[in-house]
Amino acid sequence: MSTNPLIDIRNTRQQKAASLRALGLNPYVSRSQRTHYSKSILDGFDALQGQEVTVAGRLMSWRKQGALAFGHVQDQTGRIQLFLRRQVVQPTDPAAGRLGYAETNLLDLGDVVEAAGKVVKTERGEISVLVESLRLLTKAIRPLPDQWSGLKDREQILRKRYLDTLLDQTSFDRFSATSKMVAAIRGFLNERGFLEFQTPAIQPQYGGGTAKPFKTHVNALGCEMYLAISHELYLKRLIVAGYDKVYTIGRYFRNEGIDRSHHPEFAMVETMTAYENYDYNMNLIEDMFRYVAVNAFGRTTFNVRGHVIDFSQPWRRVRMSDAVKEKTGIDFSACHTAEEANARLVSLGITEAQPNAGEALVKAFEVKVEPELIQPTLVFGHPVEISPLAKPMASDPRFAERFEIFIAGMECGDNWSEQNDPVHLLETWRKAYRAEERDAGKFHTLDFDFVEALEYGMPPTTGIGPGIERMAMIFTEQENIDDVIFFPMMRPAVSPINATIYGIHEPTLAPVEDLALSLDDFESLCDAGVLKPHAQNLTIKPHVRLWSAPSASGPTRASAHVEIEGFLPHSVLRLAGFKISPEQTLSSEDGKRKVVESLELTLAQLFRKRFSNCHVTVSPTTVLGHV
RNA sequence: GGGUUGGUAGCUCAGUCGGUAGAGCAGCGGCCUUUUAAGCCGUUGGUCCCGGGUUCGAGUCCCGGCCAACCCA
Repeated sequence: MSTNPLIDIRNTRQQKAASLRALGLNPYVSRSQRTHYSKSILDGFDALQGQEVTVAGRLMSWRKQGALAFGHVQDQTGRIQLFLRRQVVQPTDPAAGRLGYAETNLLDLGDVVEAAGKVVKTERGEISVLVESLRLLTKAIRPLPDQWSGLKDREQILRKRYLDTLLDQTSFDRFSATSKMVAAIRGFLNERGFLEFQTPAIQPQYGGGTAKPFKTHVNALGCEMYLAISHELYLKRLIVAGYDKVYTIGRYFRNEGIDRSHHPEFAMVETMTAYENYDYNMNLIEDMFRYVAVNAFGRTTFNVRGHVIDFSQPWRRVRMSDAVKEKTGIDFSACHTAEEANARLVSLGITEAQPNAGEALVKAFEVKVEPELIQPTLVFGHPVEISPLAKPMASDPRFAERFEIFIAGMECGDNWSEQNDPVHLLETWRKAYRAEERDAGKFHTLDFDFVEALEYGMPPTTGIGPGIERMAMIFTEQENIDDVIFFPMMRPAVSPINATIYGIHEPTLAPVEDLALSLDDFESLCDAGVLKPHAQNLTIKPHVRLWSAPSASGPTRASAHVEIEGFLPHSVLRLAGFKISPEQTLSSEDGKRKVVESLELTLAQLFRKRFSNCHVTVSPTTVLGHV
C-alpha cells in the first residue's frame, strides 16, 4: 500500500521477476553467450550481413508495434538495434533460458538482455539484429533516469557516477580515456626499462612531503599509522636495494582542503632513477607527456582552460629567479638576507613577510609568475629552504637541483636530484622539525629508518612525480578534478526514500562524527566551557521508546533520548539517559501523552535556562512503539 | 574560510502577488507488422531537503540547520 512511485515501480519489477521464475526462467543468470560487440557489427556490417550473432547489454529503448518491436541494446562499445518479429522470435523455453515474444512485457528498460539472430538492415536503414533468441540476463528493479535528459543534478552525477556514465557517452569515454592514459604511462616507463613496485599506503611515518596526514590504527600491531602522503622514501629504499629504475603508481592521502584541483585522495606516478640527476628527468617528463598524448589520445594539442597546449614543441626551461626577474624586473638571486628580499616583495605589493630570502623568491614566483605559465614549462633552481630532500646546485648552493612542471597555470609535478648525504639530510630534518607542528603537516617527519638506509649508500638518484588526476584534467580537457575522479569523496548521505526501502532507521544514518553523551556528561562539559552551541537556533527532537513488559501484567517501561540540531557544526548531538519512572502510567494513551508533555516541558526549560541567548525550539516527540 | 546559487514525482523541469501542487519522460492499462524525442488513446503517482516563525492560509515570506555546486581566498 505504498503511495511512492519508486516503491511501486520496484514492486512491479520484482513481480515481473517472480513471473519469469514462474515460467522457469532465472532473472539473474550466470553468464552470456555474446559473440559480438555492437561496434564490431556496425563497423563490419558488409561481412556480417545475414550472419548469426549474439549481442548482450543493457536494454535502453523499447518500441512495440503490435507484432513488431524495436529496441536498443547498449554495451561497452555503443548501441545496436534489436528488431523483433513475432513469428521469428522463438517461444519461451526454460531449458534454453529463452523468452518468447508474448513474454517481452516482462522486460523493462535497464534490464540486461542477450539477443541472438541475423544481422540485417531495417527499411529505415538501421543495422540491426533480427532476434531469434532472446534471453534476460539481469533484471533491473530500479528505473534508470530519463535517458533524454540524463542526470543533471551535479550531486547525483557525483554520487551515482555509474548512472552518469551509463547515460552520458562523453562521461563514459572520459573515464576510459583516463584508464588508457595510465596504461600509456606504464607502457612508456616499462619500455624505458623501469620496474613497477608496490609501496605501502599505510606507513608508520608520513615522510617525503609536507601535508596533513590521515591517521589510522593498526589493531594487529597495536599502533597508530598514517595513510601515505608520499611514497618517495620507499622508492629510494628500492634504489639502495640495487634497482636502478623504479616507479610506483601510488595513492596519496592528504587531509586538507577540497577544491577544483585538489582531492584528499589522489594518485601519482612516481619514479626514481639511479646514476642520473634532474637533467635526465627534464627529458623524461617531457617525453612521457608527449608519449601519452600520442599513444593514448592520438594528438599533441589540447584545449585546457581556454588555452591550446601543444606537446609537440620542446618545453621551456627557466630558472625560478630568472622567471621572476623577467616578469617583475627584480633579481631575488642578488638578495642574501630576508630583510632585503622582503623589502622587494613589498615593492611587488606582497606585504606578507617571509622567513628567508629563498621563501621570498618562492612567494614572488607563486604570485607573479605561476598563474601565467600556460605552455608546458620546467621551472628549476628552487631555494634549498623549501627543498630539504634535494641536492644543492654545485654552482650556487642556495638553490637546489630541482624543477617543477607547470601546464596551463597548474603545477603538474615536482622533481629533483635526491639528497643522498645521510648526515646532511639528518641535519636539515632536525633543523626543520618541530614536534608540536608535526600533525599540522608543516614539516617532514624524522624517519630514522630511512636515514639508516641512506647510510649504506644510495647512488645519485633523481625522481619525478606527476599527478595522475592533473594529467587526466589536461588530456581530457577538464577544469574540475571531480570530473576525472570516478568516485569523488563526498559526505555520506542516505536519501529518505532509500531509508524507507531498506528499512534504515535513523540512528544508523548518523554521520560518524555525531556525538552521543549522557545528560550528566553533557552538563558537566557545558559547565567546564568545553561544549558550546554552534548555532543560535537549537532544535531539540525528543524520542521516547516504549519497552514491552516482561509479563502481561507488568508495567510498561520507557527510555528517552534527544537529538539536538545546531549544537555541533554539521552534525547532531545526541543525549541519552533521560529517566522516565515506571510509576508514570504508560499503558494508556492518556498516560503516554502526559509523559511526553512533561518531557518536552523539562527539555525546553533546561535548554532555555542554560543557553539563554539561543532560540530553543522543541519538536514534537517521536514515540517508538513496543519492541 | 568568504560570497553566490540551487534542493518540488524515479528522472528533467514549471509553479505569477502568499490562496485547491503541474508538465514531459519513465510506470500502469489498452491498441497497433518497419520504429528512431522512443507510435496512438487512457491513467496512477508528492515528506515541495529538514526544523521553527509570521499569517485565516506558506512550495512561495523570515530565521536556523543539512546537502551540493560554482566563484574567490
